[in-house]
Amino acid sequence: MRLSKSFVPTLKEVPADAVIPSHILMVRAGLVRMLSAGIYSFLPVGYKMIKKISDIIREEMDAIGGQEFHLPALNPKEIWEETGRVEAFGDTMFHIKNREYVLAPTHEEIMTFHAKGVVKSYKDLPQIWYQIQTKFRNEPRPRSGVIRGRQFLMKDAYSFDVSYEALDKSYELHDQAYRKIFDRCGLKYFVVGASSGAMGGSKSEEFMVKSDAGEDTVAYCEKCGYAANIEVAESVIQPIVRHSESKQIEKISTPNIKSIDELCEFLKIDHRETAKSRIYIHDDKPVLVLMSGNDEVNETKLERVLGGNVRPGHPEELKEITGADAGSIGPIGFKGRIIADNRLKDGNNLYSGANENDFHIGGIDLKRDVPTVEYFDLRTVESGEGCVNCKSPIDVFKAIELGHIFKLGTKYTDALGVNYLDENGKEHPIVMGSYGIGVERVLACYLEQNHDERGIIWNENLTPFHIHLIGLNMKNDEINSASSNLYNELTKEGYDVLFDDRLDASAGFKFNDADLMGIPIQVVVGEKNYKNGNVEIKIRRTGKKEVVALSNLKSKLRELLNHLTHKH
RNA sequence: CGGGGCGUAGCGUAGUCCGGUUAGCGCGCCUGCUUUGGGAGCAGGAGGUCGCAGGUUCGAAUCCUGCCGCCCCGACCA
Repeated sequence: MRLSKSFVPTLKEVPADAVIPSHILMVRAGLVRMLSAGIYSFLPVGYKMIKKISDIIREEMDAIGGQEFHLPALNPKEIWEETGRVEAFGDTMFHIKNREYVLAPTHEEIMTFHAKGVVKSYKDLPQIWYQIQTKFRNEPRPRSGVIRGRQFLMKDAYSFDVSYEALDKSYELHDQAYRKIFDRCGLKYFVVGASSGAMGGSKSEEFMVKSDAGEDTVAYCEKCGYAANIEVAESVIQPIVRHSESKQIEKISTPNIKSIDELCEFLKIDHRETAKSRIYIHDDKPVLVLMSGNDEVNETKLERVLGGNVRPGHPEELKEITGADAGSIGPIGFKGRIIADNRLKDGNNLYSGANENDFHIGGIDLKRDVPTVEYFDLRTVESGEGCVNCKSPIDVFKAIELGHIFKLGTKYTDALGVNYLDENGKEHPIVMGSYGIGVERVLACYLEQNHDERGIIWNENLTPFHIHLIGLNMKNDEINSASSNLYNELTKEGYDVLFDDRLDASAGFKFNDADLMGIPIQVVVGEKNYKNGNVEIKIRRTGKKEVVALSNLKSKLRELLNHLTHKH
């Protein structure tokens, strides 16, 4: 491709709207342009990337027996009403104004619809159906470039099986296929076991990439691979010690002391000697939650423990409930249910609020003074704590969800009445699995992991071109014809070459654009080297430059690009 | 939806607090000449409903009101 005739609008400066590296690079390297919040146009080079990633996904899906569909984005609302998902999606689903259609946010219903009455016999099963298409979701807040958009490309696959045992096999196939896909894309990822929530499935796994731009927080153990969403993650921590002798309760004046840190500073005590109180409202009744020091309440765990509706108490209602404002609340004298984190179990000589502003109470013995207290795992794990599997320090960080596989069961086949007949002529609902990959997220995650201060660094599998050929001074006839000839020859060899043949662009301009675009190998034809029969090769990832005789160029390129031109 | 920030030429921005020439600068773009190994130089030029709509004022990019758009944090995210 000749750059002089191509639409690759690179930018020297960082666009004002972009914040995270992948977003900045996509815009700067001319891959995408925003049309509206969460809605992006892919420009020719960017679209080429999408096709590369899609092809990798396609190959691995086909390898496990997947069959590709092309499905409508415009769906009759009726079919979504049958599964109750118009209501479930709520405002997240786009509705068409002048006809009873919706824009598909995913495709379980449509795939299931097509299975109905056609896949009728156990002999027809299993099936794996997939598609790589645009989905629409009315996200309240699109963000981070293409990572959360209102319109996005998703590969979604659905498996149809005779039983849960058979589903296990389809699930396993996808698990393996996903690992191959992400490996081939060169991503550093990890797998988190997750609950599949309202999808009604049993087992599910998320494929995640560590990133500050992520929307999930996970705990991960580098050593043994333990990974869990922060909402459910557990860790090994030191419980507080129970002293052999319990002190007496004493009320202490603590003017203007609100936080645990201030309290520790004021009384010259350790965090672990304090019990922090949080008030939650559970089904209209206040519950006091005690945590050790600055440990954070994990509200997901709390909800699981309590059941029903749980919300934090509003600051205004605290005084009425406890007699004090936040910062001075404690278990002594609290009328209502008191629960505490396991870490505090049977603690004594503890300091907590006095339920009177500007006072705390010391010498609290939970066994003696708070006999009704119940203990649960209520805390949010933190970096550095012990892995529950191997005791190594775990890491807590944000991550982007790239893909999700889960065992769906019969939710949709039940709702839509999609059954098959077994060997005995008996009817059963087909058992489904559902498997998604965010295609743009693969691209974004790759960029998050593979860039430097100069720009993108493509790997061999994803790069939009094999070689970036740069003719330095195209107004020099000799360079012009030499680089043009080289372009034709390399193209004939089967290489996909991006040829910077721009007449006016200066050398530095071309070098910087090349580094920004990140094609793995740059071949530079300039006067200095060419008059000695040489060109220069630069490896983008390492920055290493080498002068090569023109006569050796092809063999050198073969050597460098051997593994990526296996198709030729 | 709550909180914060921003909106001035294709891109990045100054000016806004404290109203007052023809709205400035850098990059990019067009023409010509020179230049070509790390975002060239000189000369000339084009390009603006200052997000939109009202209002205050002799006068509004600037002050007031409403709306729209974009970004960030939070809520939400089968």
